[in-house]
Amino acid sequence: MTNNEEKLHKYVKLLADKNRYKIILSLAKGEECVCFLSEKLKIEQTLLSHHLRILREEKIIKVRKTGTWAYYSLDPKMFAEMEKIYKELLGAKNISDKEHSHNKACK
Amino acid sequence: MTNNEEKLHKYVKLLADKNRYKIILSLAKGEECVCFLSEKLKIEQTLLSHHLRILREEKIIKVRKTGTWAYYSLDPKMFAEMEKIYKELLGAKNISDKEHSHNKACK
DNA sequence: GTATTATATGAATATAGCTTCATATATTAA
DNA sequence: TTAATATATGAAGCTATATTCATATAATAC
Repeated sequence: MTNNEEKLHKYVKLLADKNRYKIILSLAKGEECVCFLSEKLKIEQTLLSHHLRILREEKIIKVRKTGTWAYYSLDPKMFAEMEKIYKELLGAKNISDKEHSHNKACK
Repeated sequence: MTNNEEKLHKYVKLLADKNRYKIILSLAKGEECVCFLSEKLKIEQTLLSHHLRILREEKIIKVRKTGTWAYYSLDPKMFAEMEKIYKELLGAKNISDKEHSHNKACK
């Protein structure tokens, strides 16, 4: 696998969890406070916190703190990278049109 | 979650497994025979077969059989769908530029 | 018919990682 | 200082699902 393929897979794995997927979808609409996210997505505070940490450590989201509140938002760098990588995977032109023959014998 | 969001998540979950991810990347280059895939990706036949079934049942790949051989390839319908859905998620314009205030009190 | 090869599948096992629980930290208010 | 609130985190438990094992099917060759 190429580096890009590995990176994309890292993102894919992060999004595979339903709660993290919902978190990302929600943050895609804008920055949100943890307590509000928890209420909106119906995810227990402690569980949400675990998932936010995972996403934060992978640099997919970032946090801004004021007082006891924490405001999370998507890290914009992520988009440039995903866009680039997405093209490598799906942008491969005419994938479905290729014709292939069985040119390697099995045994 | 919207229908599209649910569908995209289904794909994401399927790609989260490393072996399935490699299978898809490989088939993206063209149709391939099971025995060749198994050798190339270093996945045991029986395990590969399980994953191929999962992808097949989700209509992400399709199979063409001649004799005892089975040739798998990506199902072109998948692309139209993923492309459409991808735009819904990441195509949302200027996501990272939005500014949001903490307009809902926590308690 | 039997043997061989390619692939598929059900059931059992293993394991990654999600979730919960208990608790810690850190800020603000009184 | 103590109390209350928001968030974070380590460890234990649990669950989903990936993997393995044994076996089945189906086509071809002999």
